Amino acid sequence: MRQLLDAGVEVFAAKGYFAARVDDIVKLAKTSHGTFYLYFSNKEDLFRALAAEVSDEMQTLAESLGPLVPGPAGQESLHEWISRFADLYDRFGPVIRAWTEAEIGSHEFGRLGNDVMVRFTRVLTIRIEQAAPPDLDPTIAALALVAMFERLNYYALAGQVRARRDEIVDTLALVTQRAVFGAGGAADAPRSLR
Amino acid sequence: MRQLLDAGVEVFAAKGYFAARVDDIVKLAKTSHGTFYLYFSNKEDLFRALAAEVSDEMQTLAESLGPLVPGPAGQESLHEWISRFADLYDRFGPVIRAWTEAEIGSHEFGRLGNDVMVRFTRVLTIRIEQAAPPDLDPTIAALALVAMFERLNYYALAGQVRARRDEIVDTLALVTQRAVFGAGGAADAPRSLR
Amino acid sequence: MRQLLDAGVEVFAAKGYFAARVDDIVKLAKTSHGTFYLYFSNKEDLFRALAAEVSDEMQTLAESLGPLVPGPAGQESLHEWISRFADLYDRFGPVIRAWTEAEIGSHEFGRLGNDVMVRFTRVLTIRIEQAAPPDLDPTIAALALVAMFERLNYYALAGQVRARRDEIVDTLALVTQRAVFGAGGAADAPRSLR
Amino acid sequence: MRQLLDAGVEVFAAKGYFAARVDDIVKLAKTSHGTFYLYFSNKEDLFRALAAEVSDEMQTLAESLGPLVPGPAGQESLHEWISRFADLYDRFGPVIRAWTEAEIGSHEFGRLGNDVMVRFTRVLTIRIEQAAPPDLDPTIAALALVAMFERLNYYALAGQVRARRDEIVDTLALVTQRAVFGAGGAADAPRSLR
DNA sequence: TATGAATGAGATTTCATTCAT
DNA sequence: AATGAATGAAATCTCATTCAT
Repeated sequence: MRQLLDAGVEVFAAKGYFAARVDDIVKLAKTSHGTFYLYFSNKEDLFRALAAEVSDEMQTLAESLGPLVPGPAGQESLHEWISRFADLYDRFGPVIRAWTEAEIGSHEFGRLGNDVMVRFTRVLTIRIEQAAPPDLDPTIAALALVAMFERLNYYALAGQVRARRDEIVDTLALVTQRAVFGAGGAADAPRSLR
Repeated sequence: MRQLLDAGVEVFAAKGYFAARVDDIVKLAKTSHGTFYLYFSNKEDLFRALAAEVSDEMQTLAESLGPLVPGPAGQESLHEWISRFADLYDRFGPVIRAWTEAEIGSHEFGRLGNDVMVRFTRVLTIRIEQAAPPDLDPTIAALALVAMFERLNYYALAGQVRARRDEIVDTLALVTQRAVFGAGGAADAPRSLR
Repeated sequence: MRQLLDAGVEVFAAKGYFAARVDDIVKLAKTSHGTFYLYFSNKEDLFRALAAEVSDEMQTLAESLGPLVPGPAGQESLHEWISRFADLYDRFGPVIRAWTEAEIGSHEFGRLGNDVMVRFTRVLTIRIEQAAPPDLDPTIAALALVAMFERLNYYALAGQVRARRDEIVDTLALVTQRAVFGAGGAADAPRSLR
Repeated sequence: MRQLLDAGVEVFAAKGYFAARVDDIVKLAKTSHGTFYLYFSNKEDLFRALAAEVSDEMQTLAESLGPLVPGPAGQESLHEWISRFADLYDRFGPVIRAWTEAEIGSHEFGRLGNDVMVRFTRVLTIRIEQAAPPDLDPTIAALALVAMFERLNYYALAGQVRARRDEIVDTLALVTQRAVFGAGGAADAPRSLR
């Protein structure tokens, strides 16, 4: 069963949700069709199990976001959090990708994907409200930033970004910090010492 | 043929690339399977035609981005440009969504999708370089911001965002302006001069 | 489509409902699986179509039963009607057999089969009531006689009866006539002339 | 093993021979697939064992049919015998039903089912010959009456007959008596002497 | 040009049966 | 004796594509 889940991750990663064949999965897991249907009632069922695993890890990560604070300390902790987001995306990105795909036309998956995103957004919204940046709607800004995190990591995973991993995390942390605190709160704060 | 293309947009929007059936498209277009294959050699071919249309419009939009300038004037023109991006997404978002889906496991589509994104990123990269913000890698920042534009509009289109359209555009413009110029260059800067 | 229905009759006859394979039917009809599913959504659907045809013919036959009258004339017309019942059974017996089989565990078919039987029983009940035989419950007697008609023809079709067709019809008519009118009304009435 | 046989009766009753799954049987018997194949070599084998049990009881019942005699006494003993037939059908009807189904396309079962019916028919044939009714072919009449017994009980078991059990037995006995002896020999004859 | 019935390759799914424990 | 996870052959069903009209 673990083998089937693992094979699922790999096949969904390579072919996407729809193009993935049950046959591909069982071949990779070195089992039979019969065994597949012993544990899962169909492809969607296996995917749901995978998605639930991811969803759990995502929830944990979302809740670990601490308060946003200006200056280098805040930048540092934000950097650390985004870095963990990127780690998770590395591991489960293929599933998340397939998820996005499966969402279309499936309310079931739409809700699941939505839940995860909403969780991230909710936490970030609270942190933005606490930081009380001028002129920034906390909810929409949180959505925009979560969208940015997710999509840039997606691009990176898909090999469409020619950049080192830490450069990507740096940039995401910097844009976020600046969006919330303006230049004064971001890493370039030292400039104010000039 | 126009009817087939239009039906294609609708069906791909509703079901995604893989789940869309030729039968759905011809039924919606009120023609026959025979006619479909008269104009397109297969499902992929119709999709490519659709994608090319979108790509053209996207290219035109990308190139219309003017220099990034600090202060209210820059904010204003950025707002206007992002607004047009959102308009385009409203019209072609479904195709772009399906596109992303078809990309997985298809180098053909991967290249197409990549091209469009690269075009946007290239123009924005140049504009960021010209604005020369400290500590911001122009290429990665451009990618991050394009990712944010794309994904937030995607969420909005999918009905996952409870916000007015102009609020979304406002937020995207503000985050972008601040990312490039810091708080001093954003729209709220003038307020400090009051 | 006609070919599929005809092939269906033959395959259901040979193998019964459950053992019949869609593959058997399409091979016999010299078409493809695709064609089968173009006209019918599954095996049950084709069977339903067949059953509806039979049901219609049965209804017509049921309603053609005239009043039961004692003596040779009544015996004659009853004989004629049972003979037509046997003809119908010859033609559609295989479907009726499969029907009986499909009934088990399927309310759908149960109802259909029941309908046909009920129709026969209703008509015969009315005729028995009109003949007003002493001590015979018209409804139950009608059911018993219909059961006998059906089952004996079934046995005959299954090759379990070594008897000429007219001998079978004779016996059924005689038993029916006697059940309703006693010996006095049946074909042996002439005995009373002795 | 007894549990498997009992579970078999229930499952075959509910689903019929073909639709019954070994899994249904072992689940109901609260054992495992392994155990099933320890006692029976396959589904057919279990069914054959069940059928043999039924066949034995049927044989015993068939042989207990005494001579057919006219008048109330004959009517009485016939009534009693048919009543025992109905009892047996109550207990084993489901198996007999499944049997009939399995017969189609299976010579093995065909022979078994045929044997049971033939036994009944043979005994009844002898009794009819002894009663020597005019104009009635003993063999065919016996078949017709056995068909009636079987099928009406089947209908009753399937819940398609709205009648008390003794009304059904009454009617079957009456029709049989009249078929053999005419009205003069049936139970209502004595009434005319009053 | 336009049609749509027909196709069949390939996918999904079921379930009787086996076998290592 | 008993188990039940694993199997795979055989069934069902789908849908992109063709082709005679």
